[in-house]
Amino acid sequence: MMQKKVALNAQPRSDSRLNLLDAAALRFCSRGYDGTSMRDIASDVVIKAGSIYYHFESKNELLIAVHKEGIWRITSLVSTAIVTANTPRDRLKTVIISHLQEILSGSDYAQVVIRELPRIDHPRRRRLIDARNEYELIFIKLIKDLGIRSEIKCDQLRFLIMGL
Amino acid sequence: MMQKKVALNAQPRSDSRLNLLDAAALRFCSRGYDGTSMRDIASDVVIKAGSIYYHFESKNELLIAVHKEGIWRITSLVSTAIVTANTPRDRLKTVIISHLQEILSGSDYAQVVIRELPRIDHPRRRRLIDARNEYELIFIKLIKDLGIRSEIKCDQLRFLIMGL
DNA sequence: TTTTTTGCCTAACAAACGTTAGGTAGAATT
DNA sequence: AATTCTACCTAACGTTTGTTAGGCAAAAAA
Repeated sequence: MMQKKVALNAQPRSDSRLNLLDAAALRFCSRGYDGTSMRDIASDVVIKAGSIYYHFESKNELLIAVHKEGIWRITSLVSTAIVTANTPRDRLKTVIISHLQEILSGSDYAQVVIRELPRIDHPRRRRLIDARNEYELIFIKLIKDLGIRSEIKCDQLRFLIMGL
Repeated sequence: MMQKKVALNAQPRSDSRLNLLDAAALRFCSRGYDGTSMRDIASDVVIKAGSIYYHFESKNELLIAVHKEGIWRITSLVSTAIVTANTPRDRLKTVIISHLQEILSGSDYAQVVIRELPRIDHPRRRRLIDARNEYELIFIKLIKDLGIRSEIKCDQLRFLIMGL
């Protein structure tokens, strides 16, 4: 029950988990985490609130899943953009552009990632910080490839990019 | 009861209404409107939740009061800054500076004004839009004094300033 | 065909929520 | 001295909240 015995052929028989994620992202984005009830999300995908717990073990875990999905999306977007450029400089440029595009596009997932961090309870927060750090690693590497000597300037540049 | 028979010498015998406003602003700012309970705010000023209703008739009205106070603060701040400059250009400059200073200072009131608008229920929202429009009037006048011919550019300039 | 698993439902739970009615000690007013 | 007003309290109300236990039909696996 709940825990999937994931073999190599693991495939969800329905896409309702993803629908739930979408609905949650939309609601968290427009009404906020605290302003959204499980019954709200459930009714959006036309199920009852209790049924959500078949897919996610708590409301907080649902928020975390949305957050993870958000980071995964921007990561894969940036990762595919990175191969279209050749020089280190162009790579950083295209990556920054696609990074900003996703954030400013108004994607529900991206908005949740940006704005709902404090609503996640402390114990579980670490995992998300880790996911974010992994994303930042892409930028760290790209900046290093730029060949700037000063280490301080590298950090400043990264903070500048992220700070948007 | 509740409604004060305000004569000309109206003076609150205690400052607990303002303390409530401060506490509410702080909590709304850090935890959000929906993430804050009346009991939270009450315990901050060391009273019981029910007692809040002596000063404010609902939670939503409390948010509105915080919002109004926020607009009043930035208005008076900008209004006192306006007289220190002489030319229209300098006036606009100093006003923009003090406007940004208040917003970026991280004042709880300013943050609430910016971020918690959607949490106010529609009927009462109009009043706040009015208060905001009155504040914007300051900028409209200042921009007009600048003597720019194109009306479109004036609006663009105002939107740019506000959009920070 | 029998058994197991999937994906949902119903119905309830305790806790937390905004809000109200009624009371009360002390200060201010008359 | 008697009255009124202020600024709170207690104790509850009805609702909404996140969450759980148990059940059940249809699909998949055996």
